[in-house]
Amino acid sequence: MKRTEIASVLKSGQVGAEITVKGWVRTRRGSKNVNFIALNDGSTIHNLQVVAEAELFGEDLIKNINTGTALGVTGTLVASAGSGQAVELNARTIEVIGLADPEKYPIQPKRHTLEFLREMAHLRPRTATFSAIFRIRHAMVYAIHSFFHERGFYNVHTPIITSSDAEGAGEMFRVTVLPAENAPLNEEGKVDFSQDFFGKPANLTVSGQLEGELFAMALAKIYTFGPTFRAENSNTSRHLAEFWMIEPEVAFSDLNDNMDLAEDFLKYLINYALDHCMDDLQFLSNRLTEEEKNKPVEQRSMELISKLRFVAENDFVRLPYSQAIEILINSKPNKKGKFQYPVTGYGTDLQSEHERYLVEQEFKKPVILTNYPKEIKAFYMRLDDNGKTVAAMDVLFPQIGEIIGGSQREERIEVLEARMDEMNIPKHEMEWYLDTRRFGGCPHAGFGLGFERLMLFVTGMGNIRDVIPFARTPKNCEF
RNA sequence: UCCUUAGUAGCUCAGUCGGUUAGAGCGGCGGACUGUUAAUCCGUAGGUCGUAGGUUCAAGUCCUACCUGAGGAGCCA
Repeated sequence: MKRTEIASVLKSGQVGAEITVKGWVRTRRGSKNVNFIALNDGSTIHNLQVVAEAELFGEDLIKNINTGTALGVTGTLVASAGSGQAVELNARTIEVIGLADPEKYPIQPKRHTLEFLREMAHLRPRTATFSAIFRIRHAMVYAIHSFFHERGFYNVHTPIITSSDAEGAGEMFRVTVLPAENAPLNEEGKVDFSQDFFGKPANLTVSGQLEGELFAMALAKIYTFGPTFRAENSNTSRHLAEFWMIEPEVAFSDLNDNMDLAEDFLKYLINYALDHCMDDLQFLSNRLTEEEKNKPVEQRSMELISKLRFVAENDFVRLPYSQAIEILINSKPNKKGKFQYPVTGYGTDLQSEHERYLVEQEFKKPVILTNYPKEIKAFYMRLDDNGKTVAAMDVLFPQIGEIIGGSQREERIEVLEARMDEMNIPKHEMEWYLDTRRFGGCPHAGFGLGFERLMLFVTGMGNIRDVIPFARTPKNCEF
């Protein structure tokens, strides 16, 4: 008989129907006469309770049904005789499809720490928490493409291997076929990359933005969504060496349009999760509440679903850097010397503690900081008329910090070249980029959204390593 | 990379001031139980105390280095 997914059994299963389900055992309990098996097939967070009367099944079969076992069950769907579930499956035949030795299978029907499960990244999707996270992850991927498609954007696959080392977005991973030992040397005694695969040094991309801009100058509205690699030695709960980034780029668009797009985008994604992932969100919310039960009330975070609704329903604060500095200078923690890095005046680079103060204390909602001093931002950001600031924007979220970084781009070639000279960006390697300004250049803007940071926010998880299937971080490249 | 902190049974942890044979709960295994919800009850096995040195009559406990995890910082998405 064809397998019915548990999600559809629980949603629209007819009592009295004969069905077959296949899935993995979460727990089994029982007495001499009857066994109860919680079966999950990944289609939903919820399990289907299978009832196995002892007289129908031999002890040898029952003994093989342990946590983790893959099982096929055929039987009759009935109204549950116990409380806790509306329906259950009265088993007529049970097929053990794959054994899971209970002495060796590491996932137990009890709470495990996230750190332990992280070491078991190959098995952790079988837990309720991680299956919920990865169902939501899928929904978010789908929603991202929907959002842009509905608005007439085109998806562009920008290259993963690049030879451009001028992007300045971080340390890069070198891509080479040269031997690690005794690599060929040139006359200067340095590695001779002319003998390498591409005839010059190549790296994994740290951003698709520059290539994205090229396509925005033709298709007008584009977005990239691809893997991104940074070889920074970052050991934090919000950094990965390999992560996924969404980078829209829009022609004939300025900083305000860019902020509107970013805000609409984030709210669309959050609403999509609320509309399509409620069961999983509810589970994660309960889990979080349970986990924070022992914390003092004032340290607990806002309930997950309320938090998502709150962000989706309220306007983000838009604040120029100069005004942020004013607020911070006059803030209580600054006056009382509570900041580790006191805010003294214009030009100070904002530290995490300052961003968190603005988002979590002052405004208590997402904040878009704009118009930073040019000294602390990238060369391609458009210089404001004051000559001091650039048309940059950072979207800051509670707990996560920077979730989006973007800007209106410098379209005036003289200004752009002057900025590149100031910042020692080698122009001769960037002629293709400068061509966009030479031929039919126009005002344009875009941003980068860290996909896993979005996932942190939507799922309420605290560590970015738990919202990507297999995390790559310094000293960790398992699986 | 820096600061803080942790590493004891499969998992989560306790282990006092350095002192005899290393402790619990959960999980596993054996048994009991007329429908359970992380079932319950009885019994039982399970340990290179992160690694390497050092101090000491004696080290899970003190010291040093290293490894790994976590929290924070920097870098950023």
